[in-house]
Amino acid sequence: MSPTAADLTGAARIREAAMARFPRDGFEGTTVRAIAEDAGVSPALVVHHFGSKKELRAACDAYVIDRIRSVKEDAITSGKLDDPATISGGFQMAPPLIRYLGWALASGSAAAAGLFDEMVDESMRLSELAEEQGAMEPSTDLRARCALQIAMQMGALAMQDHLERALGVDLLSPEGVMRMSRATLELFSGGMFPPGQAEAMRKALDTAIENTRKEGSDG
Amino acid sequence: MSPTAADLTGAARIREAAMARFPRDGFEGTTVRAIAEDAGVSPALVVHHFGSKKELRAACDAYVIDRIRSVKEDAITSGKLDDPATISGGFQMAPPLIRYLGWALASGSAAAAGLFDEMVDESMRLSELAEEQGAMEPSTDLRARCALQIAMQMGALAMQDHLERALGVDLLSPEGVMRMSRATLELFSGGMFPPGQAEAMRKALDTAIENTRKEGSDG
DNA sequence: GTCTATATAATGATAGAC
DNA sequence: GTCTATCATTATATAGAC
Repeated sequence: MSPTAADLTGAARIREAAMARFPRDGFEGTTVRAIAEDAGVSPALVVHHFGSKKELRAACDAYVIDRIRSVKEDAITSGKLDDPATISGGFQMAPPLIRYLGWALASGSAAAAGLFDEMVDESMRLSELAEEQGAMEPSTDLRARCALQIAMQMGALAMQDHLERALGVDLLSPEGVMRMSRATLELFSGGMFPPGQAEAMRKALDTAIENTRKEGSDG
Repeated sequence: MSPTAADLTGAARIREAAMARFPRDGFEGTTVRAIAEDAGVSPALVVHHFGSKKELRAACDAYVIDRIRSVKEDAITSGKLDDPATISGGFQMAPPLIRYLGWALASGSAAAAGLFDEMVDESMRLSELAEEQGAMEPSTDLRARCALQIAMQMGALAMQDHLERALGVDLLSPEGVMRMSRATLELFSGGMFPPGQAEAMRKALDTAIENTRKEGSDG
Protein backbone atom coordinates (compact mmCIF):
# COMPACT_ATOMS: atom_id res chain seq x y z
CA MET A 1 0.00 0.00 0.00
CA SER A 2 1.47 3.33 -0.97
CA PRO A 3 1.52 5.98 1.76
CA THR A 4 -1.25 8.57 1.81
CA ALA A 5 -0.50 12.22 2.46
CA ALA A 6 -1.51 12.05 6.11
CA ASP A 7 0.93 9.21 6.85
CA LEU A 8 3.96 11.11 5.67
CA THR A 9 6.19 13.31 7.77
CA GLY A 10 6.34 17.00 7.01
CA ALA A 11 9.62 16.68 5.17
CA ALA A 12 8.30 13.84 3.02
CA ARG A 13 5.10 15.73 2.19
CA ILE A 14 7.17 18.74 1.19
CA ARG A 15 9.33 16.61 -1.06
CA GLU A 16 6.29 14.99 -2.68
CA ALA A 17 4.74 18.40 -3.27
CA ALA A 18 7.96 19.70 -4.80
CA MET A 19 8.28 16.61 -7.01
CA ALA A 20 4.82 17.33 -8.41
CA ARG A 21 5.32 21.09 -8.79
CA PHE A 22 8.75 21.32 -10.37
CA PRO A 23 7.88 19.35 -13.52
CA ARG A 24 4.65 21.28 -13.93
CA ASP A 25 5.76 24.85 -13.27
CA GLY A 26 9.52 24.64 -13.62
CA PHE A 27 12.05 25.34 -10.87
CA GLU A 28 11.86 29.13 -10.92
CA GLY A 29 8.14 28.99 -11.67
CA THR A 30 7.53 27.05 -8.49
CA THR A 31 7.40 29.12 -5.32
CA VAL A 32 8.31 27.89 -1.89
CA ARG A 33 4.90 29.15 -0.82
CA ALA A 34 3.10 26.96 -3.38
CA ILE A 35 5.03 23.87 -2.27
CA ALA A 36 4.26 24.64 1.37
CA GLU A 37 0.57 25.05 0.64
CA ASP A 38 0.41 21.76 -1.29
CA ALA A 39 2.17 20.03 1.58
CA GLY A 40 -0.05 21.70 4.17
CA VAL A 41 2.83 23.36 6.02
CA SER A 42 4.25 26.84 6.41
CA PRO A 43 6.80 28.20 3.93
CA ALA A 44 9.32 28.49 6.74
CA LEU A 45 9.19 24.75 7.34
CA VAL A 46 10.31 24.08 3.80
CA VAL A 47 13.45 26.09 4.34
CA HIS A 48 13.91 24.63 7.81
CA HIS A 49 13.97 21.07 6.46
CA PHE A 50 15.87 21.53 3.23
CA GLY A 51 17.95 24.65 3.76
CA SER A 52 16.93 26.40 0.57
CA LYS A 53 14.83 25.97 -2.53
CA LYS A 54 17.91 24.87 -4.47
CA GLU A 55 18.75 22.22 -1.90
CA LEU A 56 15.15 21.04 -2.00
CA ARG A 57 15.53 20.45 -5.70
CA ALA A 58 18.77 18.58 -5.15
CA ALA A 59 16.99 16.42 -2.57
CA CYS A 60 14.21 15.64 -5.04
CA ASP A 61 16.78 14.80 -7.70
CA ALA A 62 18.62 12.49 -5.33
CA TYR A 63 15.42 10.83 -4.15
CA VAL A 64 14.04 10.16 -7.61
CA ILE A 65 17.36 9.00 -8.99
CA ASP A 66 17.83 6.67 -6.06
CA ARG A 67 14.39 5.16 -6.65
CA ILE A 68 15.10 4.74 -10.35
CA ARG A 69 18.41 3.07 -9.60
CA SER A 70 16.80 0.60 -7.26
CA VAL A 71 14.14 -0.26 -9.83
CA LYS A 72 16.87 -0.89 -12.38
CA GLU A 73 18.86 -2.87 -9.84
CA ASP A 74 15.86 -5.09 -9.23
CA ALA A 75 15.31 -5.61 -12.94
CA ILE A 76 18.93 -6.71 -13.36
CA THR A 77 19.15 -9.04 -10.37
CA SER A 78 15.78 -10.63 -11.11
CA GLY A 79 16.69 -11.11 -14.76
CA LYS A 80 13.71 -9.17 -16.04
CA LEU A 81 15.73 -7.14 -18.48
CA ASP A 82 13.88 -8.44 -21.50
CA ASP A 83 10.55 -8.18 -19.76
CA PRO A 84 8.02 -6.18 -21.79
CA ALA A 85 7.63 -3.82 -18.85
CA THR A 86 11.32 -3.04 -19.06
CA ILE A 87 11.07 -2.59 -22.79
CA SER A 88 8.27 -0.08 -22.44
CA GLY A 89 10.88 2.18 -20.99
CA GLY A 90 9.76 3.11 -17.52
CA PHE A 91 6.17 4.01 -18.28
CA GLN A 92 5.08 1.59 -15.58
CA MET A 93 6.74 3.47 -12.74
CA ALA A 94 4.91 5.74 -10.37
CA PRO A 95 3.60 8.73 -12.34
CA PRO A 96 5.25 11.49 -10.28
CA LEU A 97 8.57 9.68 -10.49
CA ILE A 98 8.74 9.30 -14.25
CA ARG A 99 7.35 12.78 -14.73
CA TYR A 100 10.08 14.18 -12.53
CA LEU A 101 12.76 12.14 -14.26
CA GLY A 102 11.76 13.41 -17.68
CA TRP A 103 11.73 16.97 -16.42
CA ALA A 104 15.03 16.66 -14.59
CA LEU A 105 16.72 15.35 -17.72
CA ALA A 106 15.14 17.97 -19.96
CA SER A 107 15.95 20.85 -17.64
CA GLY A 108 19.62 20.11 -17.16
CA SER A 109 19.88 18.68 -13.65
CA ALA A 110 23.47 17.70 -12.94
CA ALA A 111 22.38 14.66 -10.94
CA ALA A 112 20.12 13.50 -13.77
CA ALA A 113 22.99 13.90 -16.21
CA GLY A 114 24.94 11.36 -14.20
CA LEU A 115 22.02 8.96 -14.38
CA PHE A 116 21.78 9.43 -18.14
CA ASP A 117 25.44 8.58 -18.57
CA GLU A 118 25.03 5.50 -16.39
CA MET A 119 22.10 4.35 -18.47
CA VAL A 120 24.09 4.71 -21.67
CA ASP A 121 27.00 2.74 -20.22
CA GLU A 122 24.70 0.03 -18.94
CA SER A 123 22.88 -0.15 -22.25
CA MET A 124 26.20 -0.64 -24.03
CA ARG A 125 27.31 -3.35 -21.63
CA LEU A 126 24.03 -5.16 -22.04
CA SER A 127 24.08 -4.77 -25.82
CA GLU A 128 27.53 -6.29 -26.02
CA LEU A 129 26.40 -9.19 -23.89
CA ALA A 130 23.28 -9.71 -25.99
CA GLU A 131 25.37 -9.50 -29.12
CA GLU A 132 27.66 -12.29 -27.93
CA GLN A 133 24.60 -14.43 -27.37
CA GLY A 134 23.26 -13.63 -30.80
CA ALA A 135 20.25 -11.83 -29.39
CA MET A 136 21.25 -8.47 -30.77
CA GLU A 137 22.74 -7.20 -34.01
CA PRO A 138 26.18 -5.54 -34.00
CA SER A 139 26.22 -1.81 -34.57
CA THR A 140 28.48 0.38 -36.68
CA ASP A 141 28.48 2.83 -33.74
CA LEU A 142 27.27 1.15 -30.57
CA ARG A 143 27.74 4.19 -28.33
CA ALA A 144 25.68 6.41 -30.65
CA ARG A 145 22.97 3.77 -30.94
CA CYS A 146 22.68 3.23 -27.19
CA ALA A 147 22.87 6.94 -26.36
CA LEU A 148 20.22 7.80 -28.92
CA GLN A 149 17.95 5.02 -27.72
CA ILE A 150 18.20 6.19 -24.13
CA ALA A 151 17.69 9.79 -25.25
CA MET A 152 14.59 8.77 -27.18
CA GLN A 153 13.11 6.77 -24.33
CA MET A 154 13.84 9.44 -21.75
CA GLY A 155 12.76 12.11 -24.20
CA ALA A 156 9.43 10.35 -24.69
CA LEU A 157 8.98 10.69 -20.92
CA ALA A 158 9.31 14.45 -21.31
CA MET A 159 6.65 14.28 -24.06
CA GLN A 160 4.21 12.39 -21.86
CA ASP A 161 1.48 15.02 -21.98
CA HIS A 162 1.63 15.18 -25.76
CA LEU A 163 1.46 11.41 -26.08
CA GLU A 164 -1.54 11.21 -23.80
CA ARG A 165 -3.32 13.93 -25.71
CA ALA A 166 -2.51 12.36 -29.07
CA LEU A 167 -3.68 8.91 -28.02
CA GLY A 168 -6.47 9.93 -25.68
CA VAL A 169 -5.33 7.59 -22.92
CA ASP A 170 -3.59 7.73 -19.59
CA LEU A 171 -0.14 6.30 -20.34
CA LEU A 172 -0.05 4.60 -16.95
CA SER A 173 -3.35 2.82 -17.47
CA PRO A 174 -3.23 -0.82 -18.58
CA GLU A 175 -4.29 0.24 -22.06
CA GLY A 176 -1.67 2.96 -22.19
CA VAL A 177 1.13 0.66 -21.06
CA MET A 178 0.06 -1.97 -23.57
CA ARG A 179 -0.08 0.43 -26.50
CA MET A 180 3.25 2.00 -25.60
CA SER A 181 4.93 -1.39 -25.16
CA ARG A 182 3.66 -2.64 -28.49
CA ALA A 183 4.59 0.56 -30.32
CA THR A 184 8.06 0.62 -28.74
CA LEU A 185 8.69 -2.93 -29.76
CA GLU A 186 7.39 -2.27 -33.27
CA LEU A 187 9.63 0.76 -33.73
CA PHE A 188 12.77 -0.93 -32.41
CA SER A 189 12.33 -4.40 -33.85
CA GLY A 190 12.08 -3.66 -37.54
CA GLY A 191 8.32 -3.29 -37.60
CA MET A 192 8.41 -0.11 -39.63
CA PHE A 193 10.13 -0.97 -42.88
CA PRO A 194 10.14 -4.04 -45.08
CA PRO A 195 13.60 -5.66 -45.27
CA GLY A 196 14.33 -4.38 -48.78
CA GLN A 197 13.32 -0.84 -47.90
CA ALA A 198 15.50 -0.75 -44.80
CA GLU A 199 18.50 -1.88 -46.81
CA ALA A 200 17.83 0.72 -49.51
CA MET A 201 17.61 3.48 -46.91
CA ARG A 202 20.87 2.46 -45.33
CA LYS A 203 22.54 2.54 -48.73
CA ALA A 204 21.02 5.93 -49.55
CA LEU A 205 22.30 7.32 -46.28
CA ASP A 206 25.83 6.05 -46.91
CA THR A 207 25.78 7.62 -50.36
CA ALA A 208 24.51 10.90 -48.95
CA ILE A 209 27.22 10.94 -46.29
CA GLU A 210 29.86 10.22 -48.93
CA ASN A 211 28.57 13.11 -51.06
CA THR A 212 28.60 15.48 -48.13
CA ARG A 213 32.16 14.49 -47.41
CA LYS A 214 33.22 15.25 -50.98
CA GLU A 215 31.47 18.62 -50.94
CA GLY A 216 33.17 19.39 -47.67
CA SER A 217 36.66 18.67 -49.03
CA ASP A 218 35.93 20.40 -52.35
CA GLY A 219 34.51 23.65 -50.95
CA MET B 1 24.28 34.93 -45.25
CA SER B 2 22.53 34.79 -41.93
CA PRO B 3 21.94 38.15 -40.25
CA THR B 4 24.39 39.27 -37.58
CA ALA B 5 23.20 40.89 -34.40
CA ALA B 6 23.91 44.42 -35.62
CA ASP B 7 21.73 43.94 -38.72
CA LEU B 8 18.61 43.07 -36.79
CA THR B 9 16.00 45.48 -35.54
CA GLY B 10 15.55 45.88 -31.81
CA ALA B 11 12.50 43.66 -31.76
CA ALA B 12 14.28 40.90 -33.66
CA ARG B 13 17.33 41.08 -31.40
CA ILE B 14 15.05 40.81 -28.38
CA ARG B 15 13.33 37.75 -29.85
CA GLU B 16 16.65 36.08 -30.64
CA ALA B 17 17.89 36.75 -27.12
CA ALA B 18 14.69 35.33 -25.64
CA MET B 19 14.88 32.25 -27.87
CA ALA B 20 18.34 31.55 -26.51
CA ARG B 21 17.50 32.30 -22.87
CA PHE B 22 14.20 30.49 -22.40
CA PRO B 23 15.53 26.99 -23.18
CA ARG B 24 18.57 27.56 -21.01
CA ASP B 25 17.04 29.18 -17.92
CA GLY B 26 13.36 28.36 -18.28
CA PHE B 27 10.56 30.88 -18.66
CA GLU B 28 10.36 32.01 -15.06
CA GLY B 29 14.10 31.70 -14.68
CA THR B 30 14.65 34.16 -17.50
CA THR B 31 14.29 37.81 -16.55
CA VAL B 32 13.25 40.59 -18.89
CA ARG B 33 16.41 42.35 -17.74
CA ALA B 34 18.61 39.47 -18.89
CA ILE B 35 16.94 39.36 -22.29
CA ALA B 36 17.30 43.12 -22.64
CA GLU B 37 20.97 42.98 -21.75
CA ASP B 38 21.64 40.17 -24.25
CA ALA B 39 19.84 42.16 -26.92
CA GLY B 40 21.63 45.37 -25.99
CA VAL B 41 18.47 47.31 -25.21
CA SER B 42 16.64 48.55 -22.13
CA PRO B 43 14.17 46.32 -20.26
CA ALA B 44 11.40 48.78 -21.06
CA LEU B 45 11.89 48.25 -24.77
CA VAL B 46 11.16 44.56 -24.39
CA VAL B 47 7.78 45.30 -22.89
CA HIS B 48 7.17 48.09 -25.39
CA HIS B 49 7.61 45.72 -28.33
CA PHE B 50 5.98 42.60 -27.02
CA GLY B 51 3.54 43.81 -24.37
CA SER B 52 4.66 41.44 -21.63
CA LYS B 53 7.04 38.62 -20.92
CA LYS B 54 4.25 36.10 -21.58
CA GLU B 55 3.48 37.62 -24.93
CA LEU B 56 7.19 37.59 -25.77
CA ARG B 57 7.19 33.86 -25.17
CA ALA B 58 4.11 33.45 -27.36
CA ALA B 59 5.89 35.43 -30.08
CA CYS B 60 8.93 33.16 -29.83
CA ASP B 61 6.69 30.09 -29.98
CA ALA B 62 4.91 31.41 -33.04
CA TYR B 63 8.16 32.38 -34.76
CA VAL B 64 9.88 29.05 -34.19
CA ILE B 65 6.82 27.02 -35.09
CA ASP B 66 6.35 29.02 -38.25
CA ARG B 67 9.96 28.37 -39.23
CA ILE B 68 9.60 24.66 -38.53
CA ARG B 69 6.43 24.49 -40.58
CA SER B 70 8.09 26.12 -43.54
CA VAL B 71 11.03 23.71 -43.32
CA LYS B 72 8.58 20.81 -43.30
CA GLU B 73 6.60 22.38 -46.12
CA ASP B 74 9.77 22.61 -48.21
CA ALA B 75 10.65 19.00 -47.49
CA ILE B 76 7.22 17.88 -48.67
CA THR B 77 7.01 19.97 -51.82
CA SER B 78 10.56 19.14 -52.85
CA GLY B 79 9.96 15.44 -52.25
CA LYS B 80 12.83 15.11 -49.79
CA LEU B 81 10.83 13.18 -47.23
CA ASP B 82 13.02 10.10 -47.38
CA ASP B 83 16.18 12.19 -47.43
CA PRO B 84 18.65 11.15 -44.73
CA ALA B 85 18.57 14.70 -43.38
CA THR B 86 14.84 14.35 -42.84
CA ILE B 87 15.33 10.97 -41.21
CA SER B 88 17.82 12.40 -38.74
CA GLY B 89 14.87 14.22 -37.27
CA GLY B 90 15.61 17.89 -37.41
CA PHE B 91 19.12 17.82 -36.04
CA GLN B 92 20.27 19.73 -39.08
CA MET B 93 18.21 22.83 -38.34
CA ALA B 94 19.61 26.00 -36.85
CA PRO B 95 20.76 25.22 -33.30
CA PRO B 96 18.69 27.85 -31.46
CA LEU B 97 15.59 26.75 -33.34
CA ILE B 98 15.76 23.06 -32.51
CA ARG B 99 16.81 23.84 -28.98
CA TYR B 100 13.80 26.07 -28.56
CA LEU B 101 11.48 23.51 -30.13
CA GLY B 102 12.60 20.77 -27.78
CA TRP B 103 12.19 23.06 -24.80
CA ALA B 104 8.79 24.36 -25.91
CA LEU B 105 7.49 20.81 -26.28
CA ALA B 106 8.97 19.67 -22.98
CA SER B 107 7.69 22.66 -21.05
CA GLY B 108 4.09 22.51 -22.17
CA SER B 109 3.71 25.35 -24.63
CA ALA B 110 0.18 25.34 -26.05
CA ALA B 111 1.42 26.39 -29.47
CA ALA B 112 4.00 23.61 -29.51
CA ALA B 113 1.29 21.13 -28.56
CA GLY B 114 -0.53 22.04 -31.77
CA LEU B 115 2.63 21.44 -33.74
CA PHE B 116 3.11 18.04 -32.10
CA ASP B 117 -0.43 16.99 -33.04
CA GLU B 118 0.14 18.15 -36.60
CA MET B 119 3.33 16.12 -36.81
CA VAL B 120 1.55 13.01 -35.60
CA ASP B 121 -1.25 13.47 -38.13
CA GLU B 122 1.21 14.08 -40.93
CA SER B 123 3.28 11.07 -39.91
CA MET B 124 0.17 8.91 -40.04
CA ARG B 125 -0.83 10.21 -43.45
CA LEU B 126 2.64 9.61 -44.80
CA SER B 127 2.82 6.15 -43.24
CA GLU B 128 -0.44 5.13 -44.86
CA LEU B 129 0.83 6.38 -48.19
CA ALA B 130 4.11 4.52 -47.79
CA GLU B 131 2.25 1.43 -46.73
CA GLU B 132 0.16 1.44 -49.92
CA GLN B 133 3.36 1.63 -51.90
CA GLY B 134 4.87 -1.25 -49.97
CA ALA B 135 7.59 0.97 -48.48
CA MET B 136 6.35 0.59 -44.92
CA GLU B 137 4.99 -2.22 -42.80
CA PRO B 138 1.42 -2.04 -41.49
CA SER B 139 1.03 -1.41 -37.78
CA THR B 140 -1.29 -2.96 -35.22
CA ASP B 141 -1.73 0.58 -33.86
CA LEU B 142 -0.58 3.18 -36.34
CA ARG B 143 -1.52 6.18 -34.23
CA ALA B 144 0.46 4.90 -31.26
CA ARG B 145 3.45 4.07 -33.44
CA CYS B 146 3.50 7.49 -35.14
CA ALA B 147 2.88 9.40 -31.91
CA LEU B 148 5.62 7.52 -30.08
CA GLN B 149 8.07 8.02 -32.92
CA ILE B 150 7.42 11.76 -33.00
CA ALA B 151 7.65 11.87 -29.19
CA MET B 152 10.97 10.04 -29.32
CA GLN B 153 12.44 12.26 -32.01
CA MET B 154 11.25 15.46 -30.37
CA GLY B 155 12.23 14.09 -27.00
CA ALA B 156 15.74 13.41 -28.24
CA LEU B 157 15.89 17.12 -29.09
CA ALA B 158 15.21 17.88 -25.44
CA MET B 159 18.05 15.50 -24.52
CA GLN B 160 20.49 17.24 -26.84
CA ASP B 161 22.96 18.22 -24.12
CA HIS B 162 23.07 14.68 -22.75
CA LEU B 163 23.65 13.23 -26.21
CA GLU B 164 26.47 15.63 -26.93
CA ARG B 165 28.09 14.85 -23.59
CA ALA B 166 27.70 11.08 -24.06
CA LEU B 167 29.14 11.14 -27.58
CA GLY B 168 31.62 13.95 -27.16
CA VAL B 169 30.53 15.71 -30.34
CA ASP B 170 28.52 18.73 -31.40
CA LEU B 171 25.32 17.21 -32.76
CA LEU B 172 25.15 19.87 -35.46
CA SER B 173 28.65 19.17 -36.73
CA PRO B 174 29.00 16.98 -39.83
CA GLU B 175 30.19 14.11 -37.64
CA GLY B 176 27.31 14.59 -35.21
CA VAL B 177 24.68 14.66 -37.95
CA MET B 178 26.20 11.58 -39.55
CA ARG B 179 26.31 9.55 -36.35
CA MET B 180 22.78 10.55 -35.38
CA SER B 181 21.44 9.75 -38.85
CA ARG B 182 23.07 6.34 -38.88
CA ALA B 183 21.95 5.52 -35.34
CA THR B 184 18.39 6.68 -36.04
CA LEU B 185 18.20 4.53 -39.12
CA GLU B 186 19.67 1.57 -37.28
CA LEU B 187 17.18 1.85 -34.44
CA PHE B 188 14.15 2.26 -36.68
CA SER B 189 15.03 -0.14 -39.46
CA GLY B 190 15.48 -3.36 -37.58
CA GLY B 191 19.17 -2.94 -36.94
CA MET B 192 18.90 -3.87 -33.28
CA PHE B 193 17.53 -7.39 -33.18
CA PRO B 194 17.96 -10.43 -35.39
CA PRO B 195 14.71 -11.46 -37.10
CA GLY B 196 14.10 -14.45 -34.83
CA GLN B 197 14.70 -12.42 -31.68
CA ALA B 198 12.29 -9.67 -32.75
CA GLU B 199 9.58 -12.23 -33.40
CA ALA B 200 10.18 -13.89 -30.03
CA MET B 201 9.95 -10.57 -28.23
CA ARG B 202 6.67 -9.71 -29.92
CA LYS B 203 5.27 -13.07 -28.89
CA ALA B 204 6.49 -12.66 -25.31
CA LEU B 205 4.84 -9.24 -25.15
CA ASP B 206 1.52 -10.58 -26.38
CA THR B 207 1.67 -13.35 -23.78
CA ALA B 208 2.51 -10.88 -21.03
CA ILE B 209 -0.38 -8.63 -22.04
CA GLU B 210 -2.72 -11.61 -22.06
CA ASN B 211 -1.58 -12.60 -18.57
CA THR B 212 -2.06 -9.07 -17.25
CA ARG B 213 -5.55 -9.06 -18.65
CA LYS B 214 -6.39 -12.33 -16.86
CA GLU B 215 -4.98 -11.06 -13.57
CA GLY B 216 -6.99 -7.90 -13.99
CA SER B 217 -10.28 -9.73 -14.46
CA ASP B 218 -9.46 -12.26 -11.72
CA GLY B 219 -8.48 -9.75 -9.01
C1' DG C 1 11.84 53.39 -31.19
C1' DT C 2 14.31 53.98 -27.33
C1' DC C 3 15.51 55.61 -22.94
C1' DT C 4 15.49 56.73 -17.38
C1' DA C 5 13.11 56.49 -13.32
C1' DT C 6 9.83 54.37 -10.53
C1' DA C 7 5.54 51.99 -8.72
C1' DT C 8 3.91 47.73 -7.11
C1' DA C 9 3.96 43.11 -6.11
C1' DA C 10 5.99 38.75 -5.12
C1' DT C 11 9.88 35.94 -3.71
C1' DG C 12 13.54 33.46 -0.93
C1' DA C 13 15.08 33.51 3.38
C1' DT C 14 15.51 34.86 8.51
C1' DA C 15 14.28 35.66 13.53
C1' DG C 16 12.37 34.04 17.21
C1' DA C 17 8.26 31.98 19.79
C1' DC C 18 6.04 27.57 20.99
C1' DG D 1 9.10 20.17 14.22
C1' DT D 2 6.26 23.74 13.35
C1' DC D 3 4.52 28.22 13.39
C1' DT D 4 3.87 33.80 12.67
C1' DA D 5 5.82 37.88 11.31
C1' DT D 6 8.99 40.26 8.69
C1' DC D 7 13.19 41.67 5.98
C1' DA D 8 15.72 42.45 1.91
C1' DT D 9 15.80 41.61 -2.75
C1' DT D 10 14.25 41.27 -7.18
C1' DA D 11 10.74 40.95 -10.65
C1' DT D 12 7.33 42.80 -14.04
C1' DA D 13 5.32 46.55 -15.72
C1' DT D 14 4.23 51.67 -16.08
C1' DA D 15 4.93 56.80 -16.84
C1' DG D 16 6.69 60.02 -19.32
C1' DA D 17 10.80 62.33 -21.70
C1' DC D 18 13.51 62.39 -26.00
